Amino acid sequence: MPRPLPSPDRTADVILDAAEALFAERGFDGCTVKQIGAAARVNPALLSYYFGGKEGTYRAAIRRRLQAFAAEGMQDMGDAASPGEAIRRFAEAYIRFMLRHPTLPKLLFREVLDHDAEHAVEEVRAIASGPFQALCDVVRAGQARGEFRPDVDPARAALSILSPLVYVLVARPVAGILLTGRRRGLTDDALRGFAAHTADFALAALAPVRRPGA
Amino acid sequence: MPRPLPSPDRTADVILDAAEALFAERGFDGCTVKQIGAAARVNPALLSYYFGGKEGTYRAAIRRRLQAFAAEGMQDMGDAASPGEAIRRFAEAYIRFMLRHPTLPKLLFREVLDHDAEHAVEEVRAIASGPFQALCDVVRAGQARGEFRPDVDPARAALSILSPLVYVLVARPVAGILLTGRRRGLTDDALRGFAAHTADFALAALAPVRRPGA
DNA sequence: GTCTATAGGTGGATAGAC
DNA sequence: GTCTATCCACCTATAGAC
Repeated sequence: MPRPLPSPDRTADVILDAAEALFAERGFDGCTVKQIGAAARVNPALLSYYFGGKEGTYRAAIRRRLQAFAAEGMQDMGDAASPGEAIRRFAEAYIRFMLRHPTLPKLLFREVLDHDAEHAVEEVRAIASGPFQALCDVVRAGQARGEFRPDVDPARAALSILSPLVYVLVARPVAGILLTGRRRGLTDDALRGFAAHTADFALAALAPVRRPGA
Repeated sequence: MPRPLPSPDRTADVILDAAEALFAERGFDGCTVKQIGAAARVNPALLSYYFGGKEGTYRAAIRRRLQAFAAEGMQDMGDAASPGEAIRRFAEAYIRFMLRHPTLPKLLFREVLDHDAEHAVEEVRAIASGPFQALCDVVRAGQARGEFRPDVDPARAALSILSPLVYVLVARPVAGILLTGRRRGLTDDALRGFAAHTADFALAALAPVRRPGA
């Protein structure tokens, strides 16, 4: 009987789990080490022991999750038959990953709002030069192949794909009101549906202008 | 010589100006009444006197700005010759208003993140049923006229137009990195340029599919 | 590694003088 | 209307027992 406890039996991980959830939901200044300790069912003093304090815990939490994203996040985007297919897969994979790591969107967005992402500049750069760059390259490839119209800046196009996805994840309740008129938040399925729409919308926008005779 | 002081000589307004800026930049929990008082060059105790406390000041600040948006925000969108033209004007007018009221994007977005917009439900509803609804109607009108493809949900299309604009305003430094690769934030002109792209992108996406023979 | 106790500081609000 | 002084609650971090 080696391990009586469930999967994350390491105290540090339990703390990070609780911290991540609270930081994402209330922000760094909006929650206290006591609340984090209580949520983790752990003595609040352990935040100092393991991470050197509240801010160290924050950094550790955000880095852990962002590294997971950089590592496994967008890997199933690679083997697409066409640029169009790759864009569809990107939107799908992005939403899928965020639904599996539901704290990340708010956690990351708050970091951008509160500190211009200074606590995680490396990781944000890794994302910018990783998945986002990959998306730009997909657009460029489509343009080179003649499948996408050439007069659209690839970075702008990529941001036109990414930003709606970020918006619905981060402002989920408001997006729900805007999309459905109802007060209920968006279901996971509605989110996936919107991701599919976003890909379709972008592909239609990128479709080459067909001349009558061509 | 009735008034030696500049335009907003009323103390309450001066307080709201400072509060708005600080709440937008650091969030409700990220700044103190003392900081607000110092920024307004006013005694911090006056926040309680005028607004009943920190939270009352917050509500007053957010309401004041949102009402300005509801009132004057999108008024120059009305007289457009075509739905396409109306969409272009919407994107332009939205960015123009936000550049004139630079605290509003972050202020509003933080309210959504922190409290699901519960402190300003009425105002958010007013925006949802005002400018956003107007944008949906424009898409619908274009579809009725046969100028836009009919198989796109108007609300989704509207959100595909609105969310990139929100994103670049709220995450300006990161959007700058993604769009230019450089560390500098986006200039106002770059912001307006992206708004034009957003309108173009949406219009291309909404263009009816041309059949060879039609 | 985990706990208790506490130090040291700062938060928002208010009573009461002016 | 504005200011000073102050109260109390609560926060983070740490010293030291276990």
